[in-house]
Amino acid sequence: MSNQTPTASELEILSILWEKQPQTVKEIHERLTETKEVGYTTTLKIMQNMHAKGLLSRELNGKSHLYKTVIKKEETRSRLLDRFLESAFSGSASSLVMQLLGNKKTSKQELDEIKRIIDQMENESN
Amino acid sequence: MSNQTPTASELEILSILWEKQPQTVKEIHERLTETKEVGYTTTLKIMQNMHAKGLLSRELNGKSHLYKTVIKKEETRSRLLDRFLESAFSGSASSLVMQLLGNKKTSKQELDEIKRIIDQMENESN
DNA sequence: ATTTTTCTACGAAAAAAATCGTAATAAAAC
DNA sequence: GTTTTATTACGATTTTTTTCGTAGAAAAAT
Repeated sequence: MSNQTPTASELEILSILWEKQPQTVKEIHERLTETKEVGYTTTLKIMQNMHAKGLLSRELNGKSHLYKTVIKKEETRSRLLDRFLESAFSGSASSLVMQLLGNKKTSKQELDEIKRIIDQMENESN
Repeated sequence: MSNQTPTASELEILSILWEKQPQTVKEIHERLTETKEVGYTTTLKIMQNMHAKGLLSRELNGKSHLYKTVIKKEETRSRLLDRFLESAFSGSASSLVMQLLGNKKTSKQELDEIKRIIDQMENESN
């Protein structure tokens, strides 16, 4: 199917793969352990599950498998964002943006970038 | 503690309460069943759990309880947004906004509102 | 050619969340 | 004063996700 929303752990793995594809379980696992402790077989199992669910495709490469994402980053993000917008902000995009911009963690650089995007969209739609 | 992030079901209940407080389990349950099927005791149990976790406070009102949120809407949203931004957009606020604005579901009205917010922020910081 | 390492597969356990049934009780309705 | 209704509490079950141990097999190292 592949049109399901990934869980938090699955999303971590997808994010690593979107940066670079394909990768082995070992490589993914090494990336994961940079930020948290997790057993190798745990990573393996989650990736096998993802494969079974159709979230990842894989290809035999010698003894090991090379994994790739099936769903595109933008598509997944869009779906996750829709869901999040609905559940956490009752569907109000402007509330979300307001919260985002009001947040101290949004840097000046990010703000400028966002303004640039808005300007660009204004020009496109005119 | 109350400084935990609510689960999806808990968030639904919080959202209903943020609109109007306090409310009884019955009222919340009626609102929930407008959009999905769920047993009364399920709603009750989740709200009891939330009370135990410190997400909700309650007060006896005759035979039933009146529930209120302990955490503020903005605070919760901010926390959820931080987490979501990190996990789904690798912390890039501008990517999130771009995705949001590119999304067909964001209405013209929302877009205008967002532009207004940005303008406002520009003026504030000058 | 053994030993060690690298991988996979499988299954099971643990944890977290959601769901619901049943029993108890108090209030309300009759 | 019984019956019905509303509500809670509690415990159990189910579902989903995460986690890991163990066994087996291929490859690499010795």
